[in-house]
Formats: sequence, structure tokens, C-alpha cells
Amino acid sequence: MTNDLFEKIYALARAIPSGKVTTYGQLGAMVGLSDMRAVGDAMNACPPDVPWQRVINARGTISIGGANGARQRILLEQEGVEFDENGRVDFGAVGWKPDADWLATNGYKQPPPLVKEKNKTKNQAGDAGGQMSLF
DNA sequence: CTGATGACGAGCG
DNA sequence: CCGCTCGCCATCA
Repeated sequence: MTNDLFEKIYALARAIPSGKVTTYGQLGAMVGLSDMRAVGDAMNACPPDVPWQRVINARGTISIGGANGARQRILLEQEGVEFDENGRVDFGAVGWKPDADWLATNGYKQPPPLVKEKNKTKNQAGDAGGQMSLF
């Protein structure tokens, strides 16, 4: 199967340095995909030389459970990735910032910024401090 | 070949 | 934060 799409995704995943993480949506955007499920499928069938554990969801959490998901967290922690109480990682600290020149040279698109002022998911329970008691 | 499913993401309520 | 729908890629029954 000469799945060009998967090969591109694998090439990107291999470019992720140790201690860094990225998201499925990020990889999908770089290969021009609009359906991020394909990225998940790609990682699910990724060859052993692909650091699949460095690919997590946009919420900064492990998307999968079971032994495979547990192994993912262990591997990331061994690389220096820290998880908070919510089981999330800080993209500002461990988020992968792909080299623009490398992307252009390999024919990839420039992805949107991975981290913003505030993490995605609009309202986060973590910053509950903003709301004081109702009365 | 058709239909269902999945390691996802954005939009809505 | 949770739950649901749609988007539209590959694999499996």
C-alpha cells in the first residue's frame, strides 16, 4: 500500500525530537488533511520506528486507554514530558515547533500555532479561580 | 461494494 | 468540563 498520506504522517512523526509532543490535528494540517481520524489510523498502524507516543490529542491528553495508553505516558515521562493533575501536558513547554524551512523543503504546510494564550477547550475548569462564590 | 468504527477536531448547547 | 454531530481517511465484517 503506497499510502502517501500515511508515509507523510510517519515522516513527520519521526521528526519529532525526544521530550516534545504534537497533536493529531497538527500533523493532519501539515499534510493537508481535514479528517484527523486518518492521522489516528496512521499511528495505529505505524511501523516500530515511529515515535507514536509523541502524538497526542489537541487537549494535551492521552487519547487512548488500556496498556497502550499507559505505555504512552510512561514513555513520554521518560523523555521528560510532565503531566499535570488533569493528565495534560503543557504545550508551551513540550509542544513541538516544526522547523518552517524543513517543512517547506519536504513539501509540508505550515501548521497553525500549537499553543495559544489559553489552552483550547474554551472554558477550562482549571482556572476556576475567576469565578468567586455566587453571593 | 456498502456500512460501521476509530489512537481526532471544531462547533453547539 | 461533558455530550452530541459532522467532516470524510483507512480498515474490517
